Amino acid sequence: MSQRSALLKIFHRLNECYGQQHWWPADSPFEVMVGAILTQNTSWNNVEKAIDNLKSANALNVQTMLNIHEKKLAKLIRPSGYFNIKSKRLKNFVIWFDEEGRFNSLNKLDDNILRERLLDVNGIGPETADDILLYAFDRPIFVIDTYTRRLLKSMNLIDGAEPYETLRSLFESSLAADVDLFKEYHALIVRHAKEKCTQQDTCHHCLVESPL
DNA sequence: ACCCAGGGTCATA
DNA sequence: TATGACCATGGG
Repeated sequence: MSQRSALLKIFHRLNECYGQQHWWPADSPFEVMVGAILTQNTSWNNVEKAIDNLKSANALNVQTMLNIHEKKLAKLIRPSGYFNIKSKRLKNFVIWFDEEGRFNSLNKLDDNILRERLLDVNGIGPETADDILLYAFDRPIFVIDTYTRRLLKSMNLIDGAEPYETLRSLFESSLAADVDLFKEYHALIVRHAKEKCTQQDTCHHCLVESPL
């Protein structure tokens, strides 16, 4: 079976099993961007606590995050772990975001240019950039995370050591450049990794480890 | 007491 | 380019 049809079948099975995922869990594009940085190598449960702290302090907006002291910001995001380095990364990002003219100006850039600009920000690597591109800027960029790599590996679709860009182009060349599809697919992969199918053995759809 | 979690940077060879 | 050290909390 071609990789293309395998990726399509995996999506349909996950979708039938779990349904719509309503991703990214956030109230605004800016919250998506902040969450994308905070969740680096960190469970979402901890990120939620940090975001709650930011909201309670009325700090989840560009202007406040520009003005707030790095030390104070670190204190607010403490539950998300790596709080000192993430405080710097948030500051780096927000300063860049503001200088570039925020959403309206950045949104005029082509997908690949915007991606390169994001990657130039210290603290933003490929996955964080792609989270932001897909879920905050609605660009058809596929997000690769450890769950995605693990899933493809478990189904023998990849060797496992492929570079990030190789896996991204695998998805992007196999699927239509559909933002909603990309959003849903990545969300389903995460859902599948974190939660066993509620339908247990009666569900044959989500058993993606079984032959396609 | 351990292990891991929706990564990324930097120093070193 | 490739590997290792480092960042740090909270839940299982």
